[in-house]
Amino acid sequence: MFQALADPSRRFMVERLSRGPASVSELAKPLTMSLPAVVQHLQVLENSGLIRTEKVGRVRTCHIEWAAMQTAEQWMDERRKSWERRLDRLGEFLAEDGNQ
Amino acid sequence: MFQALADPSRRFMVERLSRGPASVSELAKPLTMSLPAVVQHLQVLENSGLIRTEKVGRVRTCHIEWAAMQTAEQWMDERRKSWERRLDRLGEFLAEDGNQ
DNA sequence: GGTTTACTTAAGCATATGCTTAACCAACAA
DNA sequence: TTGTTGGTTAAGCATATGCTTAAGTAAACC
Repeated sequence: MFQALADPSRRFMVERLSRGPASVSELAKPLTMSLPAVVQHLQVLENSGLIRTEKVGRVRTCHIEWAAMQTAEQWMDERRKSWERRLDRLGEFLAEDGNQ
Repeated sequence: MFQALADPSRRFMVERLSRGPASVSELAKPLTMSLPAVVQHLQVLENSGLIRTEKVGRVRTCHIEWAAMQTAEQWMDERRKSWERRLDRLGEFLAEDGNQ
């Protein structure tokens, strides 16, 4: 998941998709790479669970899967919480008599 | 930055560091890899801005740099916001007369 | 039926990544 | 001063990643 977001082109696609669904070629248009390259990126994003795609006729439409995005946010949130707990304990310690 | 968080060992180190500072060998202990490998991971984390390290005597102490962590959180937050704006517009559209 | 359009599959390739081992150095400790 | 500890540097290597081109397939269009 972080792996999937590690690539700039893939983040660019996610940015585009966060403004609404898009087809493969729509996603490819602003990029300078070949279409197969775009599809490979989309596969990485799909395997990571960050997007979902659906083929109707001959066009494949992609949308963001927010559940996965939240997982990443959650991970960082937990790091922050455990950091804050630490600061709290430190504060309590410093507030105790004789620890100044 | 996402790149730096993409590796499980590096996330493990960040998890450890979110509970407080640690030396290189303290970080290495729970891992199965060699010490140079650990140092290489730390360099990636430091270059990404996610951690800061400081050498005193012969021990290097590492701590998390929260500003960088927030940058990643912010990015995801903005994606979510632009998604919510979209849903709002969609809601408004559906609420208009004749769009049902 | 023939052609364009929208992908898909497969193969190959250059560079990046995540390790390893083998030396090395510098701060303590005995 | 000799060893030990904590880390560093360098080189090499296997696999992963991010592309490419070339050749499909299959739905729409004329």
